[in-house]
Amino acid sequence: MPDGATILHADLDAFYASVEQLLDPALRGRPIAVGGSPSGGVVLAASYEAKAFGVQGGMPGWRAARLCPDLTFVRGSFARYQPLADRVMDILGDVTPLVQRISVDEAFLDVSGAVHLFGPPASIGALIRRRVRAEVGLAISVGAARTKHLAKVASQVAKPDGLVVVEPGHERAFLDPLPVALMWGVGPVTERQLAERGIRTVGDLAAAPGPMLERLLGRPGGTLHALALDEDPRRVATSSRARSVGAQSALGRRDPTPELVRSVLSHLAERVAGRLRAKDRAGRTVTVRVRFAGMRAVTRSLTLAAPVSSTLTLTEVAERLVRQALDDQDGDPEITLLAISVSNLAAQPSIQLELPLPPPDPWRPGSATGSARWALDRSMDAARARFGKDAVGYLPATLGRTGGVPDDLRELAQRDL
DNA sequence: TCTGGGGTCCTAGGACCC
DNA sequence: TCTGGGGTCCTAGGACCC
Repeated sequence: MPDGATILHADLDAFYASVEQLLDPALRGRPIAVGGSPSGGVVLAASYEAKAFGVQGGMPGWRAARLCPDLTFVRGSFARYQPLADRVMDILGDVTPLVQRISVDEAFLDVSGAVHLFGPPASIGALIRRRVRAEVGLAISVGAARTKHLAKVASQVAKPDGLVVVEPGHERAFLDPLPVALMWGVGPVTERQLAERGIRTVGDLAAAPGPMLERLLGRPGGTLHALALDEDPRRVATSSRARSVGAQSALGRRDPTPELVRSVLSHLAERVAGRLRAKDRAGRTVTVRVRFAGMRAVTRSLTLAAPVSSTLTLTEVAERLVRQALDDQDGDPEITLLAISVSNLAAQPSIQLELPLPPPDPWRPGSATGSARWALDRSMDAARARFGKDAVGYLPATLGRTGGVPDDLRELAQRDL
């Protein structure tokens, strides 16, 4: 364990909303929401002026509008976000190569090797904040502590636009009064379960008996207890490879006709399989998710004998799983979302060995199989790379492109494979 | 008038193997 | 004829994070 507060967590404040205010001065100082509208959709990010009214990311637009009548809804300039965030990460990289980016707008740094160059962690945090403000124009909050968990909590406490250093020896005084919900891994459900047992602060959690927490929450309870006791062994590590790749599409309320299901799944499969092929990867387990009106959702999955990265094969497997999920329902419920995810990932050999599906197998007459599909996918990938994403596509996928979320936004949330 | 899209990890039961 | 114990994989569901 490092002996100084040499783990930093740097987190851009209300990132999407701050970028909009940076790009359009008329929005500065005003409550704004990126995404959503007073009639529907969800708010992706809220400015601090909007947060003061209780508006939060993930909230339905109509609720946000009710909480804050003066709220301005702006369409996101999604293509601008990634490059700006990348410039911030470059600034972090100037301090140390030990940067672990955990999302588009936040990262951990291990600065133990940088203190002799830049001074103590507090000075490094101040330097980062100054440079990001001057060179990118955005506010970034920084927490510094001996562990990752504490550094992350400190950056949340520092917001907005602040710096909090938890000096070694002062951890308990810092942690004990904080609400448990500030801890990494405590969401609404866990918060409620803990509250029912009178556990409201991190200090309460640290004082609680470990075995009771494990009975209540399983192994995560043990982990949580350790974090409350400030035992966090995790190191700053440059990011690992993705374990799954997926795509989803919200549909409104729709009747799940075979045509609709086929067309949406083609679109999703093309995105997922295309990303896999672009990285020479493939996966054996295909999982679909179907959400019904009322937010109830089911998943169905199948592990194949060989990994897939072919759009057509993925579409067919997904279609069969969705059919199965729909057949398991009573009546004919409307669906509101379809999703495909591929896991059990492996490197894809240069020649794809794709085994036929287990029976019963709905191969349609004349459909290409195995290496023919592989060649078809590769040539379509090449055409898209040259002429644009919509240049070519499988018929149902091209027909199925009805509005939806901009690709720029999808890419923001993606992990590198 | 229920609410996006991308992920991670954990649990529990059953199948199967040694 | 019934019986031990451990390990791995698969499937479905759920909590959580940004």
